[in-house]
Amino acid sequence: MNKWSHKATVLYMKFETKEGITGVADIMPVHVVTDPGTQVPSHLQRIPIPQLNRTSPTTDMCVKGKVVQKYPLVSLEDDDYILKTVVQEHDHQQNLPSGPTSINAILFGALAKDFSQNVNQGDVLVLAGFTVGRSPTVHKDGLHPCNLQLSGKEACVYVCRPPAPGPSASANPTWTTAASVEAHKTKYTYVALKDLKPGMVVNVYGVVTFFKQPFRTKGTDYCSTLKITDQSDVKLGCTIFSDKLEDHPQIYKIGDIVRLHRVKTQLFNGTVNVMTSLGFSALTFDGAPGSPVVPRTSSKSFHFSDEDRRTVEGLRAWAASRSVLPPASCVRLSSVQPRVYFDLTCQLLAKAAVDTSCTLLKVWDGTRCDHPLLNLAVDSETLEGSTAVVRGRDNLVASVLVYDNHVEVAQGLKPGMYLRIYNLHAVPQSGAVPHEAEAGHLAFHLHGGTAYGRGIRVLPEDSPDLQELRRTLDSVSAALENDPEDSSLEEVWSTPQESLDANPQESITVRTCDHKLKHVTLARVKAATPPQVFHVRAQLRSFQPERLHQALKLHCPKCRALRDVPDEETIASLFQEALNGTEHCSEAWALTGYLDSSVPGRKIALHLPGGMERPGNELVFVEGATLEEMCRMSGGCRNMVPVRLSEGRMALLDLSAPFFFQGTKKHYGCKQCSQAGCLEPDTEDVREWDERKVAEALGVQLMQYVFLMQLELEDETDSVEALLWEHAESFFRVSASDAATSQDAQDWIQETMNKLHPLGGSLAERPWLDLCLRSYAVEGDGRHVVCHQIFDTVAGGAEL
DNA sequence: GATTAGGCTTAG
Repeated sequence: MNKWSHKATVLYMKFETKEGITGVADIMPVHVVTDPGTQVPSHLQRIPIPQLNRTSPTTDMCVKGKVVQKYPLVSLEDDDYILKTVVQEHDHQQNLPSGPTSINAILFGALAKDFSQNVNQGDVLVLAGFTVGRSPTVHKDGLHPCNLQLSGKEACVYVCRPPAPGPSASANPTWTTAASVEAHKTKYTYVALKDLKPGMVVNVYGVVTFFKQPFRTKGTDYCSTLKITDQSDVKLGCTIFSDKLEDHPQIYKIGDIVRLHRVKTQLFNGTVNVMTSLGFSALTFDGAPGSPVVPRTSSKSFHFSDEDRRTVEGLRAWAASRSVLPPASCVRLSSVQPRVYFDLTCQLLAKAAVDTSCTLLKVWDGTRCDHPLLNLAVDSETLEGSTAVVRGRDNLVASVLVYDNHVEVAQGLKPGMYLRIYNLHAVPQSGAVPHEAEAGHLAFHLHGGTAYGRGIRVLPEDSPDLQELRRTLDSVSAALENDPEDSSLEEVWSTPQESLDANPQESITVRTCDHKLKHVTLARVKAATPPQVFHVRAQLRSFQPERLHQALKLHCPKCRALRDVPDEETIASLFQEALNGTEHCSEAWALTGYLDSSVPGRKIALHLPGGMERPGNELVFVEGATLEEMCRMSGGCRNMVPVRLSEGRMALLDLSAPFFFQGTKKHYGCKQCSQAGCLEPDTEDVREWDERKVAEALGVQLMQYVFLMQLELEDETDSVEALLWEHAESFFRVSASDAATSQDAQDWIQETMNKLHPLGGSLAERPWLDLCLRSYAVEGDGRHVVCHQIFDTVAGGAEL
């Protein structure tokens, strides 16, 4: 039972306290030991933390664990102290009983003070002479239902600190100071979010999926709330407390990447989240793949390595490919619709306190709002800054009313600053007298509270998030300066007025094109001669196919053939058909081995091109397997080509079946454009196989996964059938090949369609879509047919 | 003794 029974001798170490006083440990309750095997009393029996309960015997018992959390020393009266720490079961060599592995330990008196000075987070301890009490915080921290209480002269803590290796190890290995332990902690490790358990203090990386700017709490600190995710596909809530705003992560938008050091995990509502702990620090990075990896931090010194750079780039690529991030809701003034909530990146021109709970900000982003903007007049006495730059032009300056908790932030703003205002509400002025003329004019409200991330962030002038805004403002300011009457400015601001006012609905899609076109009615679209480009605002009456998996097709880029993705049953029967006879291929270019199949007597042949001389070559030709066997094998060995024997030679299966299995991905070839016949692949120079290289080596024309849907659009004038085809992937922000294998991607598309076309919703409840349409003519039955296709449009406005 | 908040629209 006792793991440390080698020697009964207890060696008491000299140690140095932080004050530099050298003392002798045998009169102090915290003992620093280098070898617990010889230096911890052998009569102590170790009890695993999960096994502890209120009735556990404590005499001659001990607990061994790692300090995962150390709280500050609390001074009481009369030189008395108290200190809390969290200890996690450490290095147990037997199977642990189930139960919480982390426990609170409360230390009293001199032991608390001594512990505070001599024990660091990460140290491994042996605790003895404790009593077991009920933990009053079990529901809050999710740790062990008991706690350990250490007081009086029985209580004792051994700190196990093996001498540090290497040249910087202490010259006197019998004692170790806190400083020399720290010196060896230069390498940080990061825990995957799925591996977090309550009671740990960890470092994590993640992509931000939700955030609130720091806001004042009822306590002494500001609080930031964020949600992050990583490749392990877990979402983690993070709560950052700090009274210093600069210590909070500087998050500008969803998709930013954060690195958090020293956060502690805890259980809340049955899930793990993290919170700042002692020594917390944060770095933030832009989330765009390819942008410079420059951390945003106020810290003067921080650890940042090539590995960190790779981690950031990995998270960027992962987030971009997965389209798992909720869409950003950044909107320019020119495309703000009444009643939407949106994020505005802008420059502050002027501000004025309205009353104690409201401040007015005058901002612009260089674009002109489609809808008339309310121009809230302010006494020039109270107005700080000026809106003169717009020279009387209408609808360039937005009035933003900032309420309640945001007033404090607004007070610190100076005209000229660049801001991002989150969850701004576009509120049409009601039509009541005496301002009848301004009915419908938009004012922007930043409501009180922090729901949906409401808040204001000052963006640094050199921020990449500002480049576009600054370019626009520069060109508009210059144009206004030179010729305030220049009508070409209309082009810059765009002036689509026609149908908008008649139809002031918010939009659930966003156009990404650069056209400065007015919106037109669907009746106009139908009457126009192709080819043309239109901007329309319409509702979705219906769409085809309703079963969304049927919207996924295979497309040959060469002959433009389009076919359905075969279902599992069809593929399985093609594999079944290929299981003919017991004879197997034998090709000079491949080494052949055999596996037993699920059916006695049937063998699966594995043909390895280049044989054993090419151990790095991962392309395997598989013969005699069912679809199920194939899928099982390709899960482990990534690159597999199913083959069969045909006229004595190795050949591909019917190209209705996938010709290449890459993990869970299946790749198809075009029947029309691929070379049939026996296989003699040239595998010589290929080190890494992908679907293109395999297709090339096998003479197969690769087919692409694509989306094809037909949407029936309608407005008050007409209806038009429009295809989602060439720009369908960017419309959904999901690649078709991802949709072929990822349930998440499929769910995302389903959700998107549900939002565009709510089930059972009446026409009035259906959202409006702002779309860029192209018309074109195609030959059909010897005559021209006009088609419409949706281009440059992304689903997911501020509402999605 | 270990604070705060713990996203999920104001209602101006």
